[in-house]
Amino acid sequence: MTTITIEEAARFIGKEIILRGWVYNKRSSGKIIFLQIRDGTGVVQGVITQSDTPSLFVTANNLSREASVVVKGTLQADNRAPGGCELKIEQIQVIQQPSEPFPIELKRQSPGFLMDHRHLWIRTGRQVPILRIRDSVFRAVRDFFHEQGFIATEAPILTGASVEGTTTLFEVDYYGTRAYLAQSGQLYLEATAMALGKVYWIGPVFRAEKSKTRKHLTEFWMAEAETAFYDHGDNMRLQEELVAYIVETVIEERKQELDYLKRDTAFLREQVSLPFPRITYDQAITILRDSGHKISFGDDFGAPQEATLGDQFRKPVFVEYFPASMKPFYMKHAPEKPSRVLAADLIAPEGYGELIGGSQRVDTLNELERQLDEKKLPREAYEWYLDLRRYGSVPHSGFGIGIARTIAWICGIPHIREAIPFARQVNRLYP
RNA sequence: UCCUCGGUAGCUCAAUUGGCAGAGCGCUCGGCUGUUAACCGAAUGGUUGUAGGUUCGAGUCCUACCCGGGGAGCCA
Repeated sequence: MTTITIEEAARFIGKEIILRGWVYNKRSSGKIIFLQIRDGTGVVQGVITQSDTPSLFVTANNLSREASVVVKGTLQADNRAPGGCELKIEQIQVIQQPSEPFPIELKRQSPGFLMDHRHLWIRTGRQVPILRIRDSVFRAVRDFFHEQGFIATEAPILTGASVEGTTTLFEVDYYGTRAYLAQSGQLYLEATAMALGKVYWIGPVFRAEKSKTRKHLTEFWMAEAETAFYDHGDNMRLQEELVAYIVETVIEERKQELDYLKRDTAFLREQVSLPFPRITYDQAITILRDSGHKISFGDDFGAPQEATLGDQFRKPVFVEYFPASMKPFYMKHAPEKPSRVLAADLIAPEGYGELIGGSQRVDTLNELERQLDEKKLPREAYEWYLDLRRYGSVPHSGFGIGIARTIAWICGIPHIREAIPFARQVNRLYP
């Protein structure tokens, strides 16, 4: 007898099999009981009638939601069952019967309550499909970079200096001196790119911003890439290919999950047809003003502005050539227009915000020193980074993509907290 | 940090002008042989976020604080 997972069930119709999982729900009608069994790969309906197996009927009747069970039975096609297939249960081994009612109900509950019970919430409803899509996104990122000849590497989480200033860093005690949780792996990736050529990493980064929005986490996972000899244009091409690859992979691997989430895959696919539109910061300002936004030159885009840009193009859109004053020190200024940087943000459609921030990096010592001074950053802390410009510096570019935002967009879910197993937010550190 | 809405049973919410604190769901019990968040019946369930104040009387009005939702700013 074969032990199978629920996602394999269709291939075992007519066969006797074993399933290991949890009771997702129980419905009964007199002398017949329907057990919805879940196992992480899906949910299948089991059926038990009193007349066939009286003692089994008693066992099943006593089970409550989330009881862990091993069930043996025969799979049969049945249009009356959700999914068109059900398990005629012949034997149940109860691993554990919950001592208390399962707190997560199948009806609507408030976000605060659900987040307090996140460790249990993830078992239910759309949480499982979302987390399975998350798995595909991570794998797609790794496959893409591997296929493109990139080397996976790592950046430290504990750092002594910040990338973009010190206001948004989590501080930790490091043997009596101050250390910070990394808000980006970028600077270290630049060093690694000078060693290996094309590198990427996927890792957690930390921002101590007090943002309380549907797009922010204080700890989130970012995939960052850094490529030697890539210019700004190469960089954007790499980014759009990555995004398209991720979406195509999810559509291919997680059709069922997207269907569960009622996400229109044709629409998604349309959104990632290449190339993505590119507009300059100046053009974006014009578009936004024409749409009635009050925005001054030099302002960054807020959520409403990003939503407008998303609506305008109905695709991810690159906004490039930002004023240098509003961007960090490591971005290379455009040779033809030094007040602008060779940087681009990729704005997601449907109001999901900025997916990617990327730029060509400063590659000469003089320019880098000047920009550190301009941003009033201490050179000493960046000596090792300056070294990269002293020893065989080359043009290079890189970017970082927020994984959870990408997942939220692909899934079409309203809030980023569901796009990560355990969200860390400004007022949430538990569970 | 700011704006805004909210906090009443385990959950989701009612409660008229300040006048007996209620319903649905869940759990428990009973009924029902094809349920689809099953349904029907019964029972259970309360320090109304905390502290103070006004009042004959406060879930309701006032003050402070705590907690949560949504948003802004900042960001990916």
